[in-house]
Amino acid sequence: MPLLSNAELARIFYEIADLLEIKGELVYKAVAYRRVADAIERSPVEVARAYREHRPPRLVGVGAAIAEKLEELADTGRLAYLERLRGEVPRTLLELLAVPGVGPRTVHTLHERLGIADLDDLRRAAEAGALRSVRGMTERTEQAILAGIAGLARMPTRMRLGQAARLVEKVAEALASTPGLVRLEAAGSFRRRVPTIGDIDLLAASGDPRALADRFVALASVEKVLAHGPHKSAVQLNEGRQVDLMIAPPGSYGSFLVHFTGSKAHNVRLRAIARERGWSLSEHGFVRLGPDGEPLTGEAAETRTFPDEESVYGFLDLPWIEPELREDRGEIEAAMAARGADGRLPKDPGRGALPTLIQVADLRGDCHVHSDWSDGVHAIEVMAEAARQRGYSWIVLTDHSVGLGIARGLDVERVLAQREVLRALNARYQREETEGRAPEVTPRDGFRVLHGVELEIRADATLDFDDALLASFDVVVASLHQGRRQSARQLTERVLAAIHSPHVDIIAHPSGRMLTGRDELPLEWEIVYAEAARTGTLLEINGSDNRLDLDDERARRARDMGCRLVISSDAHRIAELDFVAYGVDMARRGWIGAGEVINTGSRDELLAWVAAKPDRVLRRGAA
DNA sequence: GCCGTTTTCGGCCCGACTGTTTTCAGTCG
Repeated sequence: MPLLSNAELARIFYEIADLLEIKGELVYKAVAYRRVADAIERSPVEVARAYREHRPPRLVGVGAAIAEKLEELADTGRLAYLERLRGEVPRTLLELLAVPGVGPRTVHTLHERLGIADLDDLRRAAEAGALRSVRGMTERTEQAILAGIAGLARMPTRMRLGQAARLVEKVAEALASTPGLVRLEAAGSFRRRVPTIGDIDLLAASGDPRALADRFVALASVEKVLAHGPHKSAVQLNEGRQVDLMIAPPGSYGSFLVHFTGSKAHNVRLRAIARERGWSLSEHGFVRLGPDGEPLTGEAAETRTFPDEESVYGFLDLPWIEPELREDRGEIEAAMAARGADGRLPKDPGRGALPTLIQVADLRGDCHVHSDWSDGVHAIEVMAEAARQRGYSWIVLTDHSVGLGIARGLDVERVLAQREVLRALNARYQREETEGRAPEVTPRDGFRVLHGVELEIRADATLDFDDALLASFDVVVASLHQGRRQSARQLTERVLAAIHSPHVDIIAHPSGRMLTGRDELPLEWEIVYAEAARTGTLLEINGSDNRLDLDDERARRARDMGCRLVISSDAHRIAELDFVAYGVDMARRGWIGAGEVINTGSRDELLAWVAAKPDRVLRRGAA
């Protein structure tokens, strides 16, 4: 019986929650199941395996009833309770929840009253004007539902970070000159740098909210106005994306920003802390609660508002928490560690157990860059010059090896020819540095292009070049593009073959995922991390906004297992050198500091690390 | 369904917007 993954378990509990809600059960029952689904999804342990081995982890929200269900799922992969629910509530009803404006209560009513069981039924009923027979529904409701169903078909998938960034910039620019505007920025999952973004949440502070909201809904790119109020408006742009605009008074901007940055799980924790201390927290700030747990009114009423986030966290005796960490993955506990023995934040508070996160400015080079020698767009000198202008101390040129024919991979002769080009280029850099003609940003140790390769790990687990040639590169980056359909065992063996080579220094985009529709490879991750850590093989956080691989959680786990990481752009053109910023985003979401990433060090440090690999591999036998 | 320096019941995070409800429920984030 194959083991269910945490993601699969979470899906099951989310489905139970939806089914219960449609059934009309107590909403808190559904809430309880969703909370557990959340907890499982973010759990670092394999929940099903742990249950099967009779050492269930402590998960918040799991009581006797749900523990029993987890046991059943772990042992049999099935759940009688879910199957019974599915029998009572047609599964196709769940699809109706995707229609905007249709929630569980509406689905319940439509099913009870009109026998509507799927999207087709709903469309036919709306077209026939049958919905208005239900209390609370009119012809307008029918039109809205039809429009919603039509919209589902051309619903765009989630945005990549890069797409979201362009959209934010566009809207912000169009609103920038609005009278009264004090401040405007993106909050939500975009600010937390989640790999993919559903819709954009903008937060503004303005002296004239009405004017700002009016301007927002009248933007040329707006197709449809979804909501239009003085505090909150929402639009759908013509490319299908939704943008929400919240408008805060400047004096309470801090709590608004916390609230709309989320995550929801993080906010729930903050509100619980506030409540323990006798305050209710919302986007508007803190409201004093009476002994009955209700806000005090009249004379006794008391509120606290803050213009910045630091003060909001400070009021709860917490240091400010970076947006990237706000996922309730331990950041609250880490922040609480900054409190003194009296439970208060000291005068000059430290960061508690919060990590000092890496920043883009910490990077001193890029270990994964292509040129027009393989599938890149720009010439070597052009890529190199762009990198030099960024103030880097090096790039590693990593054109593909011959096995990746589709990318015009280099054979031995072209590798050697390319090396001559680099020799001449580096000689030129050295002359310029000696003569003081190098760009001002050039670091003290100068700028060099190191010779590397993106080495194909072949389908039969052999490497594309022989050891002698591999040994002649400064840095070898190995990756796997072909034979993706093999079993987890085979794929893992191929990655391990690269890790165990004394010449392979970096595993690039280890999971092989593409956010635009290519799933992760099913690797045996714990083994990969352990062997990478033992041999000192670096694991890449690929910053291409379509890859983001390793992602935040894998990077964190790898680091915890002792791996060192490298953040690379995988640039195929000069503009893509900026992709490292998204890689840094993933690292920050993974609680990673500059010291755990090799390309924050000097060129010498990188080369020394690489040179030591054969020893580390050899030590294997001795261990 | 879960949980308890508000523990075995009665809560469960909080508020804006919409539509049609003449006082509020449903949806959404």
